[in-house]
Amino acid sequence: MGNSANTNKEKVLVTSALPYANGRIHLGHLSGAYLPADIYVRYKRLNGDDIIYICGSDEHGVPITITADNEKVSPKVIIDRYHELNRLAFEKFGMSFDIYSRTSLLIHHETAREFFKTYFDQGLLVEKKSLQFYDEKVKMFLPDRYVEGTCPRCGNEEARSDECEKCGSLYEPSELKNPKSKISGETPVLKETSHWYFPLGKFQERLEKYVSEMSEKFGWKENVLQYCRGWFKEGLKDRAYTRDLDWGVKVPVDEAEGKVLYVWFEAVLGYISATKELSQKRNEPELWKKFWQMNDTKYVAFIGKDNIVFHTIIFPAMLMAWNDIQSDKYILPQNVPANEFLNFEGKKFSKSRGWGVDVLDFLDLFPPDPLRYTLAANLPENKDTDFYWKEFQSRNNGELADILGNFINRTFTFVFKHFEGKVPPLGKLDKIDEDMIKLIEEYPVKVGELIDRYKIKDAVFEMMNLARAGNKYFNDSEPWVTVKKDKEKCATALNICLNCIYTLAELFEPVIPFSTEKIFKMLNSTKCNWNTSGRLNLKEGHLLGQSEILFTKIEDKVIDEQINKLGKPDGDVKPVDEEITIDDFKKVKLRVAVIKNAEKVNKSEKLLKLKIDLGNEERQLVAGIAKSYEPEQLIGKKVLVVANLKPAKLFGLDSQGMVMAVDTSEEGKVKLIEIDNSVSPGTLAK
RNA sequence: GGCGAGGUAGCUCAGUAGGUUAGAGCAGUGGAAUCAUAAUCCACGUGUCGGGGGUUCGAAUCCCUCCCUCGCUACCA
Repeated sequence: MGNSANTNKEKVLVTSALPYANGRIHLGHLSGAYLPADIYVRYKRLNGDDIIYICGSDEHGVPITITADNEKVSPKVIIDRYHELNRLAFEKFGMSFDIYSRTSLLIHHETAREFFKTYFDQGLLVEKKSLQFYDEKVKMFLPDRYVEGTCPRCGNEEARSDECEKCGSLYEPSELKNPKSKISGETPVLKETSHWYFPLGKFQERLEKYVSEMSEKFGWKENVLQYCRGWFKEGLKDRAYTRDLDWGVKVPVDEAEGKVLYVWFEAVLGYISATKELSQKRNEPELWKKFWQMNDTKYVAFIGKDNIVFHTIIFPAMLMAWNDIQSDKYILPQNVPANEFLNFEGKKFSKSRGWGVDVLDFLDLFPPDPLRYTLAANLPENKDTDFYWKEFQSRNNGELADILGNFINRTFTFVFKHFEGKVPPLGKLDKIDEDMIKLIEEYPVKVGELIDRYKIKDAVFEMMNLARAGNKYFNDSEPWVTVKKDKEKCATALNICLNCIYTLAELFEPVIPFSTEKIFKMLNSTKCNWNTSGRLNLKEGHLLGQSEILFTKIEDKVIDEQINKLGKPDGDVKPVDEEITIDDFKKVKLRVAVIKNAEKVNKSEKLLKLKIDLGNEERQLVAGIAKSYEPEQLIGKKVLVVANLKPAKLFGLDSQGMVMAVDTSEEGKVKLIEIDNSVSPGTLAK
């Protein structure tokens, strides 16, 4: 019954996905990989386990260089900015990382190169030479999906550089006709390059065994297994380990000038290098090995669902490959409790659409604990869930303030009024008292088991249930009656209530640490080992501290204000638009057209086939507006059309031009630019 | 169109080794109480468990089929 101290301590290594230093983190990130991990870690610490919690910024890869180019600064500026912002956001939110490192540090580059070199020297990596398109304007090799042209087999004009998805044929980039860079629009040139590939396929059998064994032993989540099965079913293929790019970890081979390690084969190693950094900081050189290279370590990797393949397949494969060759062997993740996604008021987070809220902005408005509690009570453990402002308000007001806060407040007020702020003596116990004492004692066990099984949502629900039980016990004991008739009985009830609060403080510490710290202070006490927290630890006569209101209510108008802000992109996301000259603009011929006819394009979700009248000619045009308009409502509308756009084929249909439309706050939906009825078709816009 | 997930009370959801009257929180209605941040506690649900078909003595839970929603993906010139 949880009355023995923790005798078999676990050695636990916990990591949370490294956030990408190319933007601010928002509430969805917290729900996916950070808050559940923090709750788990804080619980484990209270439980007396030997645990470290590792995280840091992922600072390489193409998107960061693109942001840097757009702002005309170096990538270093970008990563420094977001590393610092996200570190601060985590700190304010109460994340208890043992270290928040970053992959731009030398120790990480060295670690990543060491892995590559090990594979390379053993001949594990497969070198493949190929001709790749190179964009001379932006001076970079173009990934396949950034090039398009005409398929040499079927004539499809939107083929990628190495395959055509229309006819399914594969070919060499040199065969592609009329290649265009999707980045600059220029015609790229072919340049020979070579890359090393990691032979994932060789590891498939062992990976499948690894996943099924771990899952069987440690109960992996169903959603994680589903993703793995999908990848295994498709068959694992060789994956390029290097990229032609100058931002990242340089490939440690002479002939690899201008190449870096592909960020996904390098970022996951950030967990290891961050632990090495922690080792240095603590001046315990063996610390990282104790966690990473001794097989009594339980390694748990918290991530969001988009990251599953990297943590259940690629990272384990890399570690296996290392272990095959080296004498110091790494342990593999024992569990990867990936969460699904948190949406925001019914739709997914989108910074550009102003949908959602980032962590720093949120914490400027509200304290961290109500957010931690609301997110924790609604984690996307089994499926996507939503953050609703109204729910946030109701969890804060109805649960934290009314149930938990008020229970604590009514107890303290009573004890100060009638017992001089000291823990009253425990007298003769009636059945109701014995039942309550027993109930309190059961909670740490029950909640602990749930957290151990990563059922954090359920654990949080149980925590609040103890507060509910506290209120019920208070009501049923009627101390406001017994204080006059039977002071001993009254004292007993308050003693038990105070001890219930002590247990609540311990149970809630992983979820709302800022508030529980206050509760411990009010109790003039400190946290204890988890397993002893359900007992009657506060003794008769113990002097209590100053009491305070823990959670203030949030007014409707504060919440309404936030709801009203939704869908309005905030001012600080200004895309930096490239300047053009008036002559550039004059190349574009925008003309007014009347829509004569509109019909759906077969088998397409977004496309409509339009017949338009440009005054002196009729044209067919294919537009991606099917999600926004029904064909019937379009007929007769006067719209603006790019008249001199090079014709294209879409779904086999000719499209001569493009209708102008603007984005809306609703994803995938647009609004046509409509022209006043008095303007005649064919009129040029300027 | 391809792949994946999901459709259970007004709302948010739990519930699969198939089995007595299908659950919780919130909201709503009624009541008790007054120590407390007008906070608490108790009582109250005629829900086609998305539709249809099937397997079974018995299905929300297994199979088939259809409908709808969401995500990724293709198409958005």
